[in-house]
Amino acid sequence: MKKRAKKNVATLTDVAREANVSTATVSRCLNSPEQVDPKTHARVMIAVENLSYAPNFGAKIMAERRSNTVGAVIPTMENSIFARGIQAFQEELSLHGYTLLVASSSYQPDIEEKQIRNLVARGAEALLLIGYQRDGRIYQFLKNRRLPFVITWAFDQSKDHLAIGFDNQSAMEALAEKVINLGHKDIGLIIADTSNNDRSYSRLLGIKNVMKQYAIDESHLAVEQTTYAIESGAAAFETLMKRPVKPTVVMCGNDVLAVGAINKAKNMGLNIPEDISITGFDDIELATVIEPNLTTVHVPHRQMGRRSAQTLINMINTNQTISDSEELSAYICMRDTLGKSAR
Amino acid sequence: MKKRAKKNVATLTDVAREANVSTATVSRCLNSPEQVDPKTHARVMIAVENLSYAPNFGAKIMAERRSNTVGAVIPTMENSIFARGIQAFQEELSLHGYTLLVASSSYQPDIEEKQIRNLVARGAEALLLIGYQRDGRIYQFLKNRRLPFVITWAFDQSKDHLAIGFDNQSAMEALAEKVINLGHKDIGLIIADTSNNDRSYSRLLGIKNVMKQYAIDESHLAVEQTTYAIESGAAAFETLMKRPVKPTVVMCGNDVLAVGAINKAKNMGLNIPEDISITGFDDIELATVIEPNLTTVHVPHRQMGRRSAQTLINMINTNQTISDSEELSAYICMRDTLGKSAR
DNA sequence: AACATCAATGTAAACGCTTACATTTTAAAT
DNA sequence: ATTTAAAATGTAAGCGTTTACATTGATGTT
Repeated sequence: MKKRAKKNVATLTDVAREANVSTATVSRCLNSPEQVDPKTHARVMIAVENLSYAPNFGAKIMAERRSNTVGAVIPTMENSIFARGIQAFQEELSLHGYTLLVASSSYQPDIEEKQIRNLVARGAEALLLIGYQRDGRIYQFLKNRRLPFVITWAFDQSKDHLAIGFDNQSAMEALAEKVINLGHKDIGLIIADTSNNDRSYSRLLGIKNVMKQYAIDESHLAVEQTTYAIESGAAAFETLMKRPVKPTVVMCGNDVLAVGAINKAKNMGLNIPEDISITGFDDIELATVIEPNLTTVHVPHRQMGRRSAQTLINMINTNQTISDSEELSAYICMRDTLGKSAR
Repeated sequence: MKKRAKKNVATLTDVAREANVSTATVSRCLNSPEQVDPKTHARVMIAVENLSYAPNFGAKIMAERRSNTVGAVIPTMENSIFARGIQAFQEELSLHGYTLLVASSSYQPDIEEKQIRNLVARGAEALLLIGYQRDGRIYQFLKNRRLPFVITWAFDQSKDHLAIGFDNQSAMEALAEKVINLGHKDIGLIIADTSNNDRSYSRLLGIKNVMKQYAIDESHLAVEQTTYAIESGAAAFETLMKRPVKPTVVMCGNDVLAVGAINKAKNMGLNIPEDISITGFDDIELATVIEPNLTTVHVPHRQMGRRSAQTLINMINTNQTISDSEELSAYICMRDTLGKSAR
């Protein structure tokens, strides 16, 4: 099976022979047609068509020393959390002649590392990454290769990597403040594992911070860590409601979890927000489909995607590996799932 | 800018020099470590680490004459219609050591063609495509290159391309029959442009077919063609309800459109399904999030993905370009949006 | 008619890897 | 100590492009 199989696929050389020109001419026909005589061009294109020729990207990248490709590693493609942002990212890229290669890490650091290396190996000239948290080895790797990259979906003054995103902590603080001002003291929180997800961690921190500020003891915060799926949100909600002191509000680390929580709440016969308030984070499509409409934090999806693309392209063109970070703003979407505390 | 920039990135040769071995040995360390002395291996790996070396995939693919890569072109990544299927596809692929490259066509035939050629150029050894409908030129191209591919999300006995999917027409027929048996005669249909989307077209055909069977004149069917977005569904629903003879049921070409229709219906103060019935297609996450839960056609997402992957891998291994098609079954999910005709 | 200019094309090296084949080193058997 | 087999490593060709540079041929200028 592994012997040199001599795949019978047409190469540039075959096309050249068929059209009776040199490989250089064929290459020019494909890449800079204005340099070649229209008659020759026509002849070559016919040969291309006849032989079902398709250029070999590997060879092309190697010869050109550039791939016009940018990579992105996102935690998941299953739900639409990152969909809009990535969409914007890729629209902006293709506006500038770049192709996007997307890979997903399933929220696992080791897979993320593998995917990053994979994209680099495939010739990505720049990278879009989600959040700050990853092994120093990876940053070192990127730095050594002088590979431009931007971190998004997060923004932290104190970190010194280039980031174009929003401050998860202060966004969550704003929401928590609103929550507490509505009289809530016993807060449930459903959130992703905070140990290898800095966005989650920051959001958790935001809540704790505001509670301290308002002198509410940490014991009033009940945290459920779980995976990002509707059913997980539902299960976690149920667990929270079994506590001796039931929370009057359940804040969720993202909208997917919140939808699960809402489903379960309705299922349990609870009225939202009269009996229990629920909040989300991200403001994805689901937020306005679920009934009642989810109060959540709107995140600048498209803007992050667009600005990241522009910045990366600029870095590629100027052969720079640094650029200015940008803080974009998230804001609260008051809808129908957050109300006064029932107690 | 375009001159030979001499990117200062470490190559195999650099690693070889640093570790004081030949390039062949380095290559073996990376690809078949069991062939090399552990001490040498260790030394080489240190050099790799020190130089932040990453193999150049282009060169690798070219030298190996294979990429271990499979491609997929799907109409959209924005909503989650294809997410679960692709997820399953990629899980199965990576189980066998293959990497998935995904591209999206935005439902545009010319972009799809470009993406197909792009994936082939990038070394895809096989392709997953959605639906039958595409220019004969593309099929010819794939055939000439002896490139294994499978069509999914559709299944049509009469077509002779390898397909692993379900029969859109008969699935819709089953649903239409149910609808008509509930007394509905005036049917509204919101569906994607049927001119370059054979799944839509088949679904439309299914409805027409059943109507004929039940001797309901075509004039009782009001069709709105639109794009796949929640808001489009809402707008189309509104248009349908402005007709002189209002439909008693609005069938939708997919769940996304149905969600839009439901939103608008509620918005107009209509009760579902008492005042108006609504149906979807696909059974994606949204279907059970929306209130009331959407009656829809369940499509074998994961199964299509998994079986397609297995089949393609088998074709690659046996160097075949043909294989047996497989019809998987779709079934109706009766939930809460379909009821008796109001008239 | 001779020459300069320019457009069109060709020649061949380089890109970074894998691997068939050749060579050297090591270990085992006598 | 010698021979033999096996393991480890090295050498170099080849994968399919692009492009600097060289060549050719046409056109215009004197």
